[in-house]
Amino acid sequence: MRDPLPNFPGYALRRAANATAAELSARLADTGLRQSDVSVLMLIAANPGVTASAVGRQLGIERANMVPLLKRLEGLIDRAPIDGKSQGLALTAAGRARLSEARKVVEGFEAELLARVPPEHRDHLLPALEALWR
Amino acid sequence: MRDPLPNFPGYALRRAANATAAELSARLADTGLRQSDVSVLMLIAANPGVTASAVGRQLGIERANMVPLLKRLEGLIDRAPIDGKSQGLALTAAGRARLSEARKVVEGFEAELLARVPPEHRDHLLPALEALWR
DNA sequence: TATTGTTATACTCTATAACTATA
DNA sequence: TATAGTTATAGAGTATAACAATA
Repeated sequence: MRDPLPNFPGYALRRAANATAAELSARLADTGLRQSDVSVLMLIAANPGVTASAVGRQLGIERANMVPLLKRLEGLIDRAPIDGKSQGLALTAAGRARLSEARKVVEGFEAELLARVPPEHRDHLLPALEALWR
Repeated sequence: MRDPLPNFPGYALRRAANATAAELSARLADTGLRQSDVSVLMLIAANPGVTASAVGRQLGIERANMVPLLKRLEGLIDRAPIDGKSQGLALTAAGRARLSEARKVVEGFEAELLARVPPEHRDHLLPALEALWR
C-alpha cells in the first residue's frame, strides 16, 4: 500500500511516542505506577520539599491534574506545610522503595530504546527531540 | 530545579510528541479535521478502493475506532461495496478539496518542525524515530 | 494581584470484548 | 476459520473554568 505518512517527522514522532509509551506502560504494570507517576516521583526525589504546582510546571502537567495523581500516590509521598497555602512534597520510605523498582524498569527501557536506534543516528535523537519542545 | 527526565529519550519523545500534536491540532482547527482524519484521508487518496480495515492496520488505528472516524468524515468519503462484507473507500470531490486544504497545513507544519531541528541533527530525526516503531 | 490547592467537567485517543455477516 | 464492519464500553491523558484561601 502506498503510504506517504512515515515520511513526515511529526507523524513518525506520534507513532514512535505511541508505541514506546504502550510498551513502557506494560513494563510498569508490575509496579502499579504509571509513567506520569514515575516522573513525578523522580522529580520529588531530586527536589525534596518541592510544591505540587512546581512539579506540574516542570513536567507539563496541569495543576488540576496533579490532584488525582498525588492522591493515587498516597503513602508514597509526604506533604508538609510550607506556609498557609503551599505544601512541600517528599518521598516516604515506601515511596523511595517503589521508585527504586520503577527506576530499574524505566532506565532499562530507556537504554533499550537507544539501542534500537542505529549507531549513526543514536546521538542525534535526544538533541533533535529537545529542539521540538524545549 | 533538578530534573533528570529530559535526559531520557523516551521522556523527550513523549514531550515532543505532545507539544507538536497540540500545535498541529490548533492549526488544523480551521479545516474541521483532526490529525487522524487527515492521515486517513491521505491514505485513501493514495489508495482508492482501500478498505477501512486496511487503513486502520496501516495507520495503527483499531478497526473499532475507524467507525466513528469515518462517520465524522461523511460527505468526504465514498463507500462502494467490494463484496458482501467489504467496502472500498475513495474520496469525494468535497473530500479532495478538504484534504487539499489540510495538506497545506500539515506539510507546512512538518517543514517547520524540521526547520526547528539544528542542521547537524536534522537528517537523523526521521531514521531514528522510525527505528523506534517500525 | 498572583498563586496554591482543589473540584468538576469534558474531550480526545486508545484498547478490548462481543456480535453479525461474509470470505 | 478468519476477516469486515459494527456497537458498546472503559481507561488514560489532557484541558478549561471556577472557587476559596493565602502570598
